[in-house]
Amino acid sequence: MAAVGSRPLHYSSNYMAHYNPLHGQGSGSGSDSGSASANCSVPLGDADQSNQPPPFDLSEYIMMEPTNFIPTPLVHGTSVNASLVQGSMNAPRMESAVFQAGQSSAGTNVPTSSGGTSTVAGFERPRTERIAFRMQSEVEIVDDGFKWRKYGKKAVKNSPNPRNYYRCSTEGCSVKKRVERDKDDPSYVITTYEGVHNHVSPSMVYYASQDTESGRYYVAGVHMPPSSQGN
DNA sequence: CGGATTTGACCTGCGC
DNA sequence: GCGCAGGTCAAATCCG
Repeated sequence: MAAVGSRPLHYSSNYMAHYNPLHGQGSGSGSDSGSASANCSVPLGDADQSNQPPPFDLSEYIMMEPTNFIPTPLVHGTSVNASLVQGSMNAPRMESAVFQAGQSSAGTNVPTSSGGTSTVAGFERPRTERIAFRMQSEVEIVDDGFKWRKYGKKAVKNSPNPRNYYRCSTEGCSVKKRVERDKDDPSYVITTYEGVHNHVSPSMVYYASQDTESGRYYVAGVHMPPSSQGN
């Protein structure tokens, strides 16, 4: 498949990952998201890259601090898009890569709305921001604050583990994610997010701030709904 | 009963 | 041109 391929991947320039180190428990979607600590911002570029490269099949990747966060995939306007990992938030290790679909991912397959892929010569395909990260987790399904619907499962070549396909179940949101276990170390789960949520997480409210230099928005804070607070 | 999941079939692109 | 592989669809099934 294309997303986690062998060719060089394109990182979004000035990509700012601002994390909310929310912790969680359990694995079911829509479950309690736990407590929140706001204003935890960790630029990806500052992540420790001195660690040894993982068997993660991304030619480029970013080593992230072994704490409870995952990158904010992207933000459109004030609609902040942050993802939380739940169920494995105590993952001792997590790594990620940010790239954009249609830019030299292996296979160069850019999924279309009708299935399959499209390659249009002379036409710059719409860039779909993708974030792949790998984390150590016993469970494959982590609650990132969004609600996902599984729409496919596929055995992939060179891997004994099937790949699961999920789509954001929010109406009008076309974000997808793929989840598979690392073929080399099944204790790791590789998750690839593709696309941008056009809504905030249904489980919490984010506060957006804009980076003055890059112009990008990032998560400046998180407010948990009363029903989700206190844990 | 409604929504989510499962799973086989189908479609498309790529490499040989 | 053909086969392979990845990705998606959709009917069947499961579950709360």
